[in-house]
Amino acid sequence: MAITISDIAREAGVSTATVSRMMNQSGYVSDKAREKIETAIKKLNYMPNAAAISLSKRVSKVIGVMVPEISNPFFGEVIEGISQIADSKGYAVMLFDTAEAHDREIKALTTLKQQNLCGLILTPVFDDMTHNPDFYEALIQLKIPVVLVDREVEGLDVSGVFCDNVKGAFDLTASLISEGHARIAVMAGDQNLRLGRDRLEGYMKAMRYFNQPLDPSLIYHGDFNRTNAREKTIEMVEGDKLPTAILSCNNIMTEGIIHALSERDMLEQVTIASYDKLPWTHYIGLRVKHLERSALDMGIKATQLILSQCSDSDRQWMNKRLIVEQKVI
Amino acid sequence: MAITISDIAREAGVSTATVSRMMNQSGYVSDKAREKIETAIKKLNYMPNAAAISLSKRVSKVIGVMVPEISNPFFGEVIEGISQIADSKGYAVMLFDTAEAHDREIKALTTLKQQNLCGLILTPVFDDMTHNPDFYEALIQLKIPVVLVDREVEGLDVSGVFCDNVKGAFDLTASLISEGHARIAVMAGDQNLRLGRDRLEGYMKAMRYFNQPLDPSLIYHGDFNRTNAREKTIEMVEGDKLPTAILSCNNIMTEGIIHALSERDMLEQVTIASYDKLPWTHYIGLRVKHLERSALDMGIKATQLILSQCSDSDRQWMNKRLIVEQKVI
DNA sequence: CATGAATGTGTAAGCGGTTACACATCTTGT
DNA sequence: ACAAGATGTGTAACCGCTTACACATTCATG
Repeated sequence: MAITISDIAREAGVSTATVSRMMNQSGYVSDKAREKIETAIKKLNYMPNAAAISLSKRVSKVIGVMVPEISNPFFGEVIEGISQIADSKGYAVMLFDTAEAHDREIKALTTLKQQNLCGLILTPVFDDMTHNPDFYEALIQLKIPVVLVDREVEGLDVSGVFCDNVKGAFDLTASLISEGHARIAVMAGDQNLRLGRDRLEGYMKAMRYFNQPLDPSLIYHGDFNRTNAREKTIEMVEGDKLPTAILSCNNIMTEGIIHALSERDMLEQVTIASYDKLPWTHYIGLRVKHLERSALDMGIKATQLILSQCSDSDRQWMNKRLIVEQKVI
Repeated sequence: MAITISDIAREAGVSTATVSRMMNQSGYVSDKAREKIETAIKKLNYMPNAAAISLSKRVSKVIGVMVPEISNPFFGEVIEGISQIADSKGYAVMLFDTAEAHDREIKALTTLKQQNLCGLILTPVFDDMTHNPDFYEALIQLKIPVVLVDREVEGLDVSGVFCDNVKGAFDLTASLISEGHARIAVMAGDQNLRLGRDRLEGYMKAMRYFNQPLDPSLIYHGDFNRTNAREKTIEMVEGDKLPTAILSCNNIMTEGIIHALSERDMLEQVTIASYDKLPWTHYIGLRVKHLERSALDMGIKATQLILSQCSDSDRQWMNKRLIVEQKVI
């Protein structure tokens, strides 16, 4: 059916080995042979069969990407970055959406395993290895390069692209304090996740650092969930002491907060600071202080990391923790 | 290294052929053999190698997905739907983001070609075959099942999941008219795309149907682009006659329109009707009339279509045009 | 000018599955 | 009791490519 390497070999009057060597730039190939093969490839429009290559080399030029939620614009952007780089290097991207469900995550891993992927870019559902041991055991068993994005996993010695969550939350809080806010509440994220804890810690650290009273009643748990954040915000505004500002630990919760405040017509009375941007707030001139970082860039960096590890046949790479820039805007 | 079918055969005391037959439920396998093989598989935790299967069967359980913009939430949702179904049926998803660039599209196709994908879910950059003939020729050459999503391609005889764009725009416009709007402007999309033309047609059809004056100066071309839509809206409000309502032909442009109106503090004075929802408007209580359809559902349906075609070895399927429901909200 | 290294190429054995074919053993119906 | 089909299994070729190995040239060097 399709054109194979033998067709090219026949057409060029050489052996398949020579064609293969030329395709892989391995071994010696004379200029004469090279030229004849190139002509044959052009003429027959030859495309190597990825499955055959994968089978004999035992790696493919496909990178796996596993994210907990594609519909979250943050991950959309990450994937865009991944896709850009992967494309340009001739790698394909195999996507797994785990929908924040760890059972889907482990299932995806088995599918993934059968595909001889050269590497995996991963944002896990749980960043705690003891919380999802089967998954992490299987992951390690895979023995392929892994690069984490956004969620760091303690004890898993792989590369990753993260941001400094403590610092980010600290900066946001500090920025609020510097504006003279007296009561700053925090809508904390899922405390099972490291970044959830870190961001809360950043808040507390800033409060302490600037000698602000640390009132436990100012800490709300939105669990990175929009509806949840909305409900907690309603509690907040119905309480006796309204905060003058709220630090929201991610963009999704910020939407919930805005929703709640808008309903009560209190948007003007409370300043919002959000981890991660919410582009639409800009369109309606709603000023939301936020921490900006480039998800696109995180995707790009993650892909560069994984590709450098994939091409390092000796598996001698250094695991790198890349920390991306972020700034309060 | 990894466990192969021969290991299982040895462990179970049968031949590889029997193991293979059992894995594929093809041919006869006795209960005794079946049982022994199952035990061996469990014991050794065998996972078939996808590349080997793909090589010998010449198809893989991987479906390709090619979208023009992952960061567009519409496609995020489509992909979520695709991923759900694919996952549950044991198919993997290979993603290609063409970034609305037809050169990336054609490049993706060659990558895709080498992967023996069993099918392709596609939203092309150009829906006009004469506009991008190389791409379409290569696509047809692939001879794999294709399902279009959202953008119909005239002359390409494949299945697809679409919506009735004329009707959608008609209904939105009709809804505005029924509210008594006297001057209804339209922010039209890219007229090179069928759905861009169709939506504009729907607008005009409604205007005519309800005997509204069809003023050409009420037609603006935003080309499905946010910035563009914003600029055109500014022109619009700076003109002498302000429309009382605007029909926006997609959600991205709606954001541009809202941006422009908000800047001028004119959000209250103009009613907006948008093709596709904008979830965030709800959070701030901004009433935007919109046409709702389920991108998730479109993804699900597309995947079901493609999978039914993939498993139909005779290639005897009927091409189906599925039209999804949509309603004005 | 002999000789070892560098260069260039082909043969054939895998990689891990599938499957046509041959061959055996049971069931049936008559 | 026997032919014919149903059932069950193994052998080995093949899918398209890589690569170890053997073998042939050519080149540089003392």
